[in-house]
Amino acid sequence: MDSRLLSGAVEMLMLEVISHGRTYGYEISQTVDSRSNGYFSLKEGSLYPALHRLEQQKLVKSSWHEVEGRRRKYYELTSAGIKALDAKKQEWQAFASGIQGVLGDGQSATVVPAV
Amino acid sequence: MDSRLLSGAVEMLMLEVISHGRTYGYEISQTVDSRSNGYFSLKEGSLYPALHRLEQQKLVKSSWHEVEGRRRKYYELTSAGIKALDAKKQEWQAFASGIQGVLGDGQSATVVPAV
DNA sequence: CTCAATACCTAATCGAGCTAGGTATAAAGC
DNA sequence: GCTTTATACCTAGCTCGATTAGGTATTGAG
Repeated sequence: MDSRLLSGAVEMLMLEVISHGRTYGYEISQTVDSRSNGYFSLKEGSLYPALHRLEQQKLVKSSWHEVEGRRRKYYELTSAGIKALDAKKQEWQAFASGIQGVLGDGQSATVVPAV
Repeated sequence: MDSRLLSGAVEMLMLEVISHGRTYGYEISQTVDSRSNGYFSLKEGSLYPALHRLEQQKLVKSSWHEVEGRRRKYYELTSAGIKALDAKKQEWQAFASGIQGVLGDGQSATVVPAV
């Protein structure tokens, strides 16, 4: 799929997944992948920098934990993160219906008659 | 609005507008603007380079015309452009339902992949 | 002992939207 | 006449973020 489309929604998706409970980068990418039936794939080069941006914006906070011999950086939403997720979801709805509005009354593509 | 969201859909929107009939850059931006109730605004710095990309990909073709003392570069879809628009619309539908799937109930999304 | 999966990270590249300029004509206001 | 606004096109440079393609380290399976 066109990564350009996804790029506007990556942070919303990540916040959404984190909102379901404390989780970590690798699991987030697996979750997004499986919940979209493999349609979305968050590459590591997008995922980790995005997590760092979210943390810098104080929308998430992190803590290292050792589980089953693996060090993981767990993330959870801050209260600002909860609000931001809500705002992003609303923005997404507005955006999606805006697109439908432009696509909407248009039928399928047709050939343009000559001038 | 977040231009990042829009960035994946710019070319689809432009192709869609052009599919309604021969038109030109300035009018395309006005149309997108008005059809989305001002929600989307295609800046000139995005619009014109995008038109040139579409033309280079042979999805549109252009011709200069003088109308009411104004020179305009009119665009229309090629047959490849018609197909591309159709594909982009399907991809958009798949993408949007994929997002809904992740946002929605947390169950797997039913995504119809674009051909 | 090697390979795959798990789990994190980042430097370099690249694509595309935005800013902020430019040119030019027509119409409306003063 | 002169200026401003709208129309109509263009592009160089900036910036942001996704991808590519590497790196480190541990665990478990073959």
